[in-house]
Amino acid sequence: MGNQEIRDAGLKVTLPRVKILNILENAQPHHLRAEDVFQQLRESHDDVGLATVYRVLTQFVDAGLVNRHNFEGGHSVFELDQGAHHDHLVCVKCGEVEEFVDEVIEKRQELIANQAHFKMTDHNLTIYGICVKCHGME
Amino acid sequence: MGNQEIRDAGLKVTLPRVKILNILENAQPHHLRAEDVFQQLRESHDDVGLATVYRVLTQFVDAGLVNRHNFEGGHSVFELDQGAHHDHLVCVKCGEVEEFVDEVIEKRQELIANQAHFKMTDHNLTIYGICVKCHGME
DNA sequence: GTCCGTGCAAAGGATTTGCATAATC
DNA sequence: GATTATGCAAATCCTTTGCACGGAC
Repeated sequence: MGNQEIRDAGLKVTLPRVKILNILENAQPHHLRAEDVFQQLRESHDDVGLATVYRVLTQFVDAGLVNRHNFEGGHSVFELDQGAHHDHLVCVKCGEVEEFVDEVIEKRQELIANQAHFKMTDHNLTIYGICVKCHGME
Repeated sequence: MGNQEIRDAGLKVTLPRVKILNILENAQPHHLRAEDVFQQLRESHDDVGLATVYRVLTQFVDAGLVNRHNFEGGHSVFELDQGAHHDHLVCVKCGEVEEFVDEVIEKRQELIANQAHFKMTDHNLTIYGICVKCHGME
């Protein structure tokens, strides 16, 4: 279970933390807003305050369990850190998010960071577009 | 002058719009927060309300004159659209932004969008890191 | 029992909006 | 002169914080 991951992060194993980690692990799509997590908790009658959702998500991010992204739209989205880095395709119509990995781009990014004498800490490639489903609906 | 660009956008040529466009054209670095624009206006004694700054920037974005980015940090930055697409290197320490273009990555992105059957509308690559200046200060 | 975690409500920052006034065309 | 812009203040959205209570270890 994920309980060990919580403990390893130096956090007490509490109901809200376990539930939230669970939601993130089973999330389909992987990317959720704090509000989404909050709603899912509510639906399963595990009432957790929105403030706690934010606090726990932030703690998970600090612990490296979760990643936080700021796509367009004025809100953050959170996803479980699956180890492997990946980038995103976001549909500007329906908000659907797909993931992809491209080694060529990964390598290239390192090269660019080095040339600019930046010590790269993170990178984020997002392609915005219209997905197949929304395509016909124009 | 840029007055024609404003007119072409279907907007009346007003002092706030001219001043703001001017600030963006001469901005060094290119990327400014709404608050930065607001301050620069204040410094040149052209007092414009912050609400107007936001309104004008949004209108410029809609008109394609300006691009808006949401890097980490909970606020948007605006930059003049210089025609040529480019990506960003952002220093996580001092917030400095550098620009770059990489054809290999550009091509690769198109390929990926096509494979996923996304009609690409935009894309955004941001590399976060620590710049040379902040490097020694660790 | 101590310390950390939670809920609630209030605070906070960035951005938007409503409305009366003032400017452009 | 009609229409579109602006300024100000209030409103809104997302997120964080303060504080008293409750739960984990």
